[in-house]
Amino acid sequence: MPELPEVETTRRGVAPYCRGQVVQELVVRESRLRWPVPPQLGGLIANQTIQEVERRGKYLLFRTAVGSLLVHLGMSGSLRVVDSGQAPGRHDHIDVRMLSGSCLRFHDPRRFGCFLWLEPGEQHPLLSQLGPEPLSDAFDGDYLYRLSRGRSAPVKSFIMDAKVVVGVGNIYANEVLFLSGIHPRRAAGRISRARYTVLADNIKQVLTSSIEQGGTTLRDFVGGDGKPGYFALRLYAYGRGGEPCKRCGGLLREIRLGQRTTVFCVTCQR
DNA sequence: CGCTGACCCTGACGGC
DNA sequence: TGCCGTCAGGGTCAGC
Repeated sequence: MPELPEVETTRRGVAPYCRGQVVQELVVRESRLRWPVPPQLGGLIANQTIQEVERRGKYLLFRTAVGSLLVHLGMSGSLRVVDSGQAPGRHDHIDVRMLSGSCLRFHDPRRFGCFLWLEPGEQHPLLSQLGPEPLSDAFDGDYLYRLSRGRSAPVKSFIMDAKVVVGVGNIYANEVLFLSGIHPRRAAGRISRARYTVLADNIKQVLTSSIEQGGTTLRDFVGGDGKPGYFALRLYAYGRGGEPCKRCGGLLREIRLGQRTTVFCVTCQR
């Protein structure tokens, strides 16, 4: 489920139940995630106080004095807060039980997510390669323009590359390219600075409004099913292959780009 | 170095 | 009803 707004919404939803709380124990029912959950993880985090819940790209960091729990939700993962007494269901792989009686429960049918440990000051290879946050000042049209020179990969693959910028997943890549009038297969290196400025602005705008809308569904993370669901994002392209373009009425085309379904309007996107 | 495709895994869904 | 292929919002990695 997670695109960046979902991850940020998750962070905001669980943080009040984690911040300042002491971890009683980690219960790992299934350790076979994207990478095996380190056997020593429980011992490392037990009795530690979670000082803060941070986000870097689509990674969540639960910071303690002796290191950080690094969590990724993969494709199907979710975190929610439940009472420690509540029985786990299918695919509820990990519990972070707090002394307070609250429990952070990790659910992930496809097991593409991960639970790892980060020593203080350690530069984890998963994080050190990441590009700028899309909502930061470091990310703008000039940045995209400069980085893309000489690149022949499709612009959609380019903006979905976490080394370029974090947090632009398949849904938002489709939407943002539609809004910007850019053909998803256009070579990244052959797009003007002006068009990259439009694209970067659209990325910021769409992600920002999705995060804002996520805030209104926060209660779903606590005690509920842990699914934020789709935000009330008005979809122009994603999932609309074969349907009429909301701008010109022509039929949207669907192709596959880097194993990802890609939808666009041949008329409005060049 | 940049790019492409295989792969990780389960579940839902459509066609037969 | 079952079986089969395809697809799903993540990312890494090998090989060219």
